[in-house]
Amino acid sequence: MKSFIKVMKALSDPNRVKIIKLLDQKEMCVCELQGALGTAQSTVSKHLKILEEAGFVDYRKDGLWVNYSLTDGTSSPYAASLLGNLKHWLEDDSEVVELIKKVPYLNREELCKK
Amino acid sequence: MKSFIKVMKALSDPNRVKIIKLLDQKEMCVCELQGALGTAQSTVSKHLKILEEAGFVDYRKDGLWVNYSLTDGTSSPYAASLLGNLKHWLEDDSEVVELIKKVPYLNREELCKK
DNA sequence: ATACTATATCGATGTAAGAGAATATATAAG
DNA sequence: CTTATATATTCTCTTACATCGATATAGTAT
Repeated sequence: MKSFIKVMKALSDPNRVKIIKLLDQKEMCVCELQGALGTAQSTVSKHLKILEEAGFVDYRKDGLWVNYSLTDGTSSPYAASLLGNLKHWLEDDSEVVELIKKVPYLNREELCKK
Repeated sequence: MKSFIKVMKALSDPNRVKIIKLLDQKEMCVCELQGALGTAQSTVSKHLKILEEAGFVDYRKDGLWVNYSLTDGTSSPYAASLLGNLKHWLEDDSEVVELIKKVPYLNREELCKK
């Protein structure tokens, strides 16, 4: 029950759902996600941790960057099933559509320079 | 997005998940659910409202009683899909197993007499 | 009408969750 | 070793939520 609730809670926040929809496009680092969502860096980092612990995302370190991507589904069957659904769910959601439009213009080098 | 979040939030509470697993056994009134869960009546009532607004349950009035049951899936596609998953999800969860054992012994007339 | 009962709603309280700012950590480069 | 940068963690604040007790509502029966 606990792990199930963790998965559902992870999907109960719009920003986390958006992160999943973004990562469904391509793997991304924290500042790319930050740029797309327009929230504080610490906020993104915390959301990613919650998504990771629920089994939705994995990360791969590459120097200073940490690249996040969707899991293949081996960690949590609940998360895996929902990731499958999210491939088509919210496809026409206006917020999601606008967000995905931004993806091609996200420039890691530019975004990370503060 | 809003309706999706509402569905996920509805499933983010253990008592609400338990209510769904109970109603999957048979339709039940508020005091039967109260007896099974061991919480206050107002708590059950509020959970049921949240589940209803998310599209998981329907109710049917019968005199003083209000019988709640799972929806057929016409209200929310998200809820419908998750109800499908919940038919087998948590089947072996200890809390759920214990809860369902109680179902045959829930007596509406007895439970509602305060 | 009054009395009774099942459920819904309201009010208060404690706890959890999301946000940003500031700080800590880790890696890279000079 | 110092500096710079990407990310993680901590802190504080505010809002949202779960719970219970009390009250309100609706239907039944007398």
